[in-house]
Amino acid sequence: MATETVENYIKAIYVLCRESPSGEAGVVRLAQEVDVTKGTATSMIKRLAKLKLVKAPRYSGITLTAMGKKVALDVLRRHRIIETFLVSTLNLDWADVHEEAERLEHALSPRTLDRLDEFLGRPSTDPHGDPIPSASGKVSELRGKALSAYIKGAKLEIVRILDQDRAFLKFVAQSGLKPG
Amino acid sequence: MATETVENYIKAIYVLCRESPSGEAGVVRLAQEVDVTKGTATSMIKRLAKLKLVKAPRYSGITLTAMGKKVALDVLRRHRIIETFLVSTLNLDWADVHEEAERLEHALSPRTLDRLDEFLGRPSTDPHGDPIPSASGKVSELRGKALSAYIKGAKLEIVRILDQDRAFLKFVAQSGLKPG
DNA sequence: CAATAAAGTTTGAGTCGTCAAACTTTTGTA
DNA sequence: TACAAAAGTTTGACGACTCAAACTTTATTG
Repeated sequence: MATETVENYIKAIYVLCRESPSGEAGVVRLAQEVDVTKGTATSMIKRLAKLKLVKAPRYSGITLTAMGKKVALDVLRRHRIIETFLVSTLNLDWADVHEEAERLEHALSPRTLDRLDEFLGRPSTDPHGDPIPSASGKVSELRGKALSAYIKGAKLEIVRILDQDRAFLKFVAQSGLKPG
Repeated sequence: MATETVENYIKAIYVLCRESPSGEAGVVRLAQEVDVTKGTATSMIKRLAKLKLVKAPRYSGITLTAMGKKVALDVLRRHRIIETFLVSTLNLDWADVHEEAERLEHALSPRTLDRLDEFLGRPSTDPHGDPIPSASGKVSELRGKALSAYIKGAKLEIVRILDQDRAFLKFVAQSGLKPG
């Protein structure tokens, strides 16, 4: 089983690859994301490559292997189910929940995760509107477009909120905006 | 904050001190409990002593300091609240829950713990009948005596089950025995 | 009470994850 | 195109945690 640190790197790489137009992650951004120096990130990438979780040609972009993607979706599934639980069952603040899930996601056995999922009624998205990958590793395609793609005055439904920054989420929550 | 490993040692020492008539823990038993070699345990004890969490005179018994006890009760509180949740809300098997809580107990913020406690209705004991320490660090005194103290045929109520061994718990559960 | 078993300690080494700082390659642009 | 800035890599070191194996102290018991 991948260590907690490894899981965090993989998850970050997954997210960065989604965000980037090239579909590849870079060392500097990755280092930011997991909060280490770029040297540390580089050496970790080497370990991940040895574990066959990423492809990373020297001085070039990082991509996940099939195995890496599997790990990423697994972590993401755990993360999003936990967030859902924290918000909908424990009534924790929608904006605070990310960091908490960040820690809990590494401590949940498959059995417990499934029970939790069942308890929550097998939700398909988390409180931010992000899709929850299925146990078999499938993610439903993303609906919606960026807010900036719309003109002022247009009527629309919020589907998801990408930015995970606490201050921003706090602002959004206080404005009474949420998915749905 | 104490690291996860440190918390585990402290918890184990607490439990061993309870069990032992002398009120002190030994290196060999401790090493067994946290599943390391005795050399490793010894060097960890030194670190704990430096952190002022334990008192451990050379070649003699280990005891917790006031600070150490505080840490132990805190971990135990988290552990037992989680166990309660896993059994009473997620309907996980009473016997399987210990290991799961073992991992989760280190990943729960005070805020989330309190919400969970509230959600559960502020229980006073966990599924094994062990008392849950209060947030301020108090444990209610233990009721009951060892089963072996009774004669055959006596009528009695099970209050708690000390042995945490999976196989034993499984046996007990299958016999239809539980606290209450 | 002497021998030996058990408990406890020390030493030397290894892995994981990290940093700072020097270094190399790539990229953007004057 | 040349060169500075940005991106990426390497090196040497460290702290936390671990092991195996040699060693010392304490306890047991014949």
